[in-house]
Amino acid sequence: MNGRTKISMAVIRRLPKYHRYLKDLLDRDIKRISSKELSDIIGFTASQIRQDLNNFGGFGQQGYGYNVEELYYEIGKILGLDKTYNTIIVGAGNLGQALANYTNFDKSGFHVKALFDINPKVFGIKIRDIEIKDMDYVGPFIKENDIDIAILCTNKDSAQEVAEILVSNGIKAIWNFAPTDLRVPDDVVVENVHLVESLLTLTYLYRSDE
Amino acid sequence: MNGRTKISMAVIRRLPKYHRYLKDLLDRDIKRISSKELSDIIGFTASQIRQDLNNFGGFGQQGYGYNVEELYYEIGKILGLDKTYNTIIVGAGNLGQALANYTNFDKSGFHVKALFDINPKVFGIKIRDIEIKDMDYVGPFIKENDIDIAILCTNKDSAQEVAEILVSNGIKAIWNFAPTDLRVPDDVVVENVHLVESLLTLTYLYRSDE
DNA sequence: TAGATTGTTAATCGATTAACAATC
DNA sequence: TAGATTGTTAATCGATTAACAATC
Repeated sequence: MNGRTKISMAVIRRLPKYHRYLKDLLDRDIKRISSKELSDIIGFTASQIRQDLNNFGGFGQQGYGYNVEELYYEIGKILGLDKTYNTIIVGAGNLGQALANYTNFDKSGFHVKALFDINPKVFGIKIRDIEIKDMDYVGPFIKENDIDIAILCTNKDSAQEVAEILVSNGIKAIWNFAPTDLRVPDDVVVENVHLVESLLTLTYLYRSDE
Repeated sequence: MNGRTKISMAVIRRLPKYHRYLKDLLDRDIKRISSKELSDIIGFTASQIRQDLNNFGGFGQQGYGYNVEELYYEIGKILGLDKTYNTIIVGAGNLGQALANYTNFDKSGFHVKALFDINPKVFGIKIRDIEIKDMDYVGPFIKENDIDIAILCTNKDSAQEVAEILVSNGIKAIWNFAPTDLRVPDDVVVENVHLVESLLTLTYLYRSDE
């Protein structure tokens, strides 16, 4: 819980998009931007932008707008990008391995320390220096390596059981790619990437467009 | 546009979740379910469930509830699962290859017909029988193979350009994994999977929980 | 100072929940 | 028939948009 009033999920989910667009502006050497100008490129209303940002404090200046660099940095901080995160990937199948290979996350401060699996055949295999280890030893590894986030890439059937093992070993944040909804204690946060749901949304829109 | 009144995105995004839970019920041989019982397992209110389903017609029966098999089938139909889809993956990097390997989609009727890339070194490589081809020939391939959906897995910088090539070759549905918002004509539907945004949502929740 | 644009309150809109008559 | 539960209307809640005073 942060000290201020509760921020709605609608706002929270817009924050990364602000962050991404501000990075673009920064790369294009734009120093300041008004809510109106930002509205034109990001597609939210100027009013919504001001409301959103004001949930976190007065980043703007009347008559001037927002300082791009400052706002980018502040939103990054709100999103937790002022620190780095140690992560493990649990489930070293195609998706798990692909995510291990995805160096983009590394750049943002997310370090994959190991992959874990239950299949002895893959133990010891390395994905760009990241070793696949035996799930039996995940507990000590989490503690010794200060793991913040577990990236869950198992199949649907083992996801809940694996999540419980992770939680019992102190994991408080799970990025869940398994197509199921996890039951976890209140102090554990879960963010789902439900690919099938996303794909079915696409087909719905595609079909109803015809 | 479908003939009925416009369905809100909030409802549409819940449909795949109904579909998933109904599949579970079906696998557990449960024949019927009331909105109250479904509420207990899916987490939406019974009222919302009835409202949602009634957007598409009266699938239930007073005093009885809903027939699980029928409802599962009907929602599948609404989501477009009564037909199969030919897809291509554009961008044969880690993510593109992982998705090509992901046989789950195949089972639901999504067939990956080819991968495309611009790097000649990977032309001809096969991911479980699916060949990586030269992006230069994507146009004829789309037409000859009746491709419905393009899965966009390029990097951020080429995503817009590639999307335009796809659209000019008749693609009307793009599942976008590139971390950018595509500009496409009105008759083209895009569904984004913005992994970084999802991860930053997780870190926000994780940090504000401490 | 005048102009621009924020921060913030008020109004509107849309989505969720509650209630209950209809009906199986 | 009585009980259960839907379909649907009305009430509430929350999120978005509009408006404008504050102020840089």
